Amino acid sequence: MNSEFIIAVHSLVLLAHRPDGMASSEEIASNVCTNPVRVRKVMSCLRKNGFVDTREGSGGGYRLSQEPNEVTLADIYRALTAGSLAPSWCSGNPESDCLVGSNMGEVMDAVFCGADQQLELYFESITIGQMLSRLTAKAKA
Amino acid sequence: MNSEFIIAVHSLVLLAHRPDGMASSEEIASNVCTNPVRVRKVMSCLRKNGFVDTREGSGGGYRLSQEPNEVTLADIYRALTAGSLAPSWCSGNPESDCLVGSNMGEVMDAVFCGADQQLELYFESITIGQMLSRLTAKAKA
DNA sequence: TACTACTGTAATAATATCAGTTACAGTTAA
DNA sequence: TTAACTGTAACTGATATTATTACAGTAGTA
Repeated sequence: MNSEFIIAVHSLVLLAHRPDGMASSEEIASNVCTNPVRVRKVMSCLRKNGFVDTREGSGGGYRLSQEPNEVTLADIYRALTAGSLAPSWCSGNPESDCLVGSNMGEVMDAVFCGADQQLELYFESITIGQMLSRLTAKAKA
Repeated sequence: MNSEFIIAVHSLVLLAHRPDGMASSEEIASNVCTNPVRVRKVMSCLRKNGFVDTREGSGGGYRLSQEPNEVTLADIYRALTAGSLAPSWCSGNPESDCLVGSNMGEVMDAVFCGADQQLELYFESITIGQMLSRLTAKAKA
């Protein structure tokens, strides 16, 4: 799993938590514990997918452009991590004259594709708003 | 996802496909397209978990010790890959005085733990025997 | 017994991936 | 015009992954 997914989710939750709904890459980076450039790269992608609005220039930053309860982790997953389950490493060799060796690559791909869908289904059930609720619940405990 | 999982599945399917149910690390490695040492390491783990029997010495190798239709990918996943979904990278910082930054690590862990279970559930539905069926189906097509 | 063909495992090297940093152009508010 | 931002590219360093080498232990067989 890509850690950019984590950064994206964390960033959106942080924006949802802010009273004014805004934060700069530096503020986000310090909260997430990474560097601003990495945050900007992720946010840039989120902007292209319509999850946030960007304001460049002084006093700028990022702002949620959707309701926290309408954005699911699956949306984020699809936007920047989908298909990452299967390792780049590939088993077997299509040229092989063995039934197993020659077809395992494709069959394994199909297995991972299914796994990815399963994962997406799970992420579908969690929204940014819920993440925020879980955080406050945790903080109270 | 760990590529050892792929090697393990591929190896077991290959064993299931062999008429005599046996193969050496070198034979498996050539079929999988990797090197024998890697295969031996994975198989060693599968042996410790009761999936295969080993015979050392001349003429030795590996043999399935369970019915192909009774071994699921989830069994293999649990044995050598479970919990690999969450990236080692961790978001936030427990020392932070922000609600979000201080608790995100834990909440995210819980999310990934759930994702892992979901994945396991999916793998539960696929057996080594089914993998072999898929391969033969693919070969016919 | 000696030889050959295996497994088991550690250590190392080569390579690929990931994360952090620096640099700088473009944008906007004051 | 300056200061505070985003957007990107390029580079560096760290970490993880895969392959290789080496060798001890085991078992079948001549």
